Amino acid sequence: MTQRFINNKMSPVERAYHYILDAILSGELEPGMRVPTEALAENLGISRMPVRDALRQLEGDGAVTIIANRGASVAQYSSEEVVEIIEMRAVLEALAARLALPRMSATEISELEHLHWRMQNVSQDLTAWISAHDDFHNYLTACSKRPLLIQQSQRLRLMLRPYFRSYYAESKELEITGLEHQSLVDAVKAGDPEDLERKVRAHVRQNVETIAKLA
Amino acid sequence: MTQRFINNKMSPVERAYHYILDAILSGELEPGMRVPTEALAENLGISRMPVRDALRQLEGDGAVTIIANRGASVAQYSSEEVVEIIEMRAVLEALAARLALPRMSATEISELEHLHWRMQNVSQDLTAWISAHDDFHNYLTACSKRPLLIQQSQRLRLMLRPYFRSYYAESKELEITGLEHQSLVDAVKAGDPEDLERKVRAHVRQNVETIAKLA
DNA sequence: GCATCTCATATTGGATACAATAATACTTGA
DNA sequence: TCAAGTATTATTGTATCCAATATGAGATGC
Repeated sequence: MTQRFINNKMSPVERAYHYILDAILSGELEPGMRVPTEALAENLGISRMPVRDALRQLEGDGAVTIIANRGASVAQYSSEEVVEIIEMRAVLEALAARLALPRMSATEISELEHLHWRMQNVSQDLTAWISAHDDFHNYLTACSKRPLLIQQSQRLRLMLRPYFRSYYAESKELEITGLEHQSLVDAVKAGDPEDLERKVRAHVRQNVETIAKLA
Repeated sequence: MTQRFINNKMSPVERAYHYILDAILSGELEPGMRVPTEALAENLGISRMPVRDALRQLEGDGAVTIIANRGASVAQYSSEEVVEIIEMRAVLEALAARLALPRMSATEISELEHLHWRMQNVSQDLTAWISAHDDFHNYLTACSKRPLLIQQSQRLRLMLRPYFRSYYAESKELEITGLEHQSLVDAVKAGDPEDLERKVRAHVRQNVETIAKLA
């Protein structure tokens, strides 16, 4: 089992939360799979109570689905719902980018460029690329300095993760999307918020078509 | 204490959830107020466990904030965060409206008109007006038939509720916003999705300025 | 008189135990 | 052999109990 980011001084709820989340993000737990409370509790050496608690939090994040008396399973989204999530991500991250641009410092812009560079640098290693890609979008969104907007975007990206994993795995277009991101960096440097908003929205929304081709 | 929508055959978690939520929506519980687990449990004649569970769900909804070892309190948002939420609502509901328009039936359009009429009809009774106003926006959003989008919008509107209550209470511009909504109905009837999206976004976003004037 | 430290109290977090519900296997009748 | 009903098992939901942490009051020293 892979090493998880679990600290010994974390509280049981936190441990359970990150444990399950990491399992979902890593693809170990796939959409639709059941998440039995007891087994997890035993695995972590804690009682079912904090696990239950963590599951409720993950439900709020859209990562798991809980049905009364039938327990939790990894959230499963239909292709229509995946499209829906992408559309939401598109407008929210586009909004974040628009709000971010006017207050971005030179340092932040060069940091964004660095993240883009790193993304292209690991384009051969799928897992690393996904992570770097996430970092890029996370960073641009984070530059908005709007905590709730950042949180929502992260949630949506988290919901999509299991589906994008298989998508990217079968896609050979990593380089092309690399160019896509370059154009975003350019738009940032150009400094027009409205234009950046449109571009980010279109960029994220583009995934709808590519995913549609797969399904 | 006001009558709540609590059915006797509801499970304890559901009872607790709706009990707390209603208390927040009605304004009985104001932002920042603590929500002591034990007192509520006693009030409802159940144990603290289901209350705890309900609180975690409400945390996911953004209605309460839970801090480790310090319990739950009604979520409190700074004016910056309120603006943030409005901006998110604006883009999401605008998106929903755009997606809804092409698939709206004549029946749905006239239902929307009816809701608008009802809104104007109760413009003297603040509580009723807020409820009717919510119904109007909810309905337009719901016409998108996108479950996740609908859920997110509802969450955001819920987060704003406590702040809009005081806003509307001090505002004398109910009639003006009535005209505002008429223009939305007109845009729906015009049938241009892109235009409707812009109008809905502007309409929701408008609250930013009005709220800013108050603070 | 003020700050700080300690102790008491209230409230939350977690574990165990029991009850209720759902899923499954089995039996019984046709 | 199949269907339906029943019983068994597994899993979840709730309650109670104990531990840990935070809060506030009071005492003690400066």
